[in-house]
Amino acid sequence: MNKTVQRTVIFEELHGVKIHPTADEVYAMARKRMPNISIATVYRNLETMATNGDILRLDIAGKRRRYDADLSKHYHLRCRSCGGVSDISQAAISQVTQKLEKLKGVSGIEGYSLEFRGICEHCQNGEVK
Amino acid sequence: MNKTVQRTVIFEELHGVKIHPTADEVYAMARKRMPNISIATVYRNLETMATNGDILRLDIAGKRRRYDADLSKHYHLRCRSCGGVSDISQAAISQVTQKLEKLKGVSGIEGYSLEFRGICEHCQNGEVK
DNA sequence: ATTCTTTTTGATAATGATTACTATTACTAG
DNA sequence: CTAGTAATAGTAATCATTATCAAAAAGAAT
Repeated sequence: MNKTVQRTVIFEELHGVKIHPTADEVYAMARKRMPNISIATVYRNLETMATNGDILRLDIAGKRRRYDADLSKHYHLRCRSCGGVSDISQAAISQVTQKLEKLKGVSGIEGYSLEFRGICEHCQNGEVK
Repeated sequence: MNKTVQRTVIFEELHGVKIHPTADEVYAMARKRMPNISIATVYRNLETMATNGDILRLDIAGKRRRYDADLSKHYHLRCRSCGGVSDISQAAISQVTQKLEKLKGVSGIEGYSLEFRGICEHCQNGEVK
């Protein structure tokens, strides 16, 4: 993994924002400092960094993949209006998860999705789908 | 909303499975009964049915959209191996959400994502992104 | 049932996001 | 400095989904 100007720019730009940008948004930010960086370079490096554990690839609903420079465990709020993703504090989440039923009453919160990842019985038994 | 053979087939096939298929998978199932149904018809009808509230459009991580004929409130497990999505009972979820920290110990569960939807402060203040 | 109007279909083109490819350029050992 | 490897820009290809549109099917009215 060589050090290149492009990689540094991408990494720094991702660290510079509190939102969780898509590759496209990182591309737009990087372009300001490096006008002819390629969109392919941005996609490629975000994926590599995520695989190396240097940044987080947010596996979240929506058709555009998002990345996060904050590696600590935290949760997200997706805005119905702008489509952006922002953080929810761990403290807030704890309260909320203890009373999921009352969620709808929380200001601004309209819904949530909870998805678990693992191996289903089917696959555990070695059956071919 | 007229009644057509295609619509009936799509609806019935979706009801016939416990998995939560993608449009592609519904297409494959429908084809067995109606060899020259168009993939566009499947996409179109799944979307229409979801909008009408006849089926659920699962807004879930992953690049392929999934649909569910079970309208009751429930949660999902995505399999790392086959990529499929299966159900998790409400009872199980209740226990789990009460002790999220112990999650990793549960057999087969390797991770989860929790996403809230609503309007962020930014948009609530009418700021343009 | 026949005609008229509207909806739906099948086939395919278009789109948007992401990934693959490739010739060229930049790093890094030695 | 030079050979060898890795990374880049530019662009083509792919994948999932959506849009388009002429032809076929449904429903309504006669």
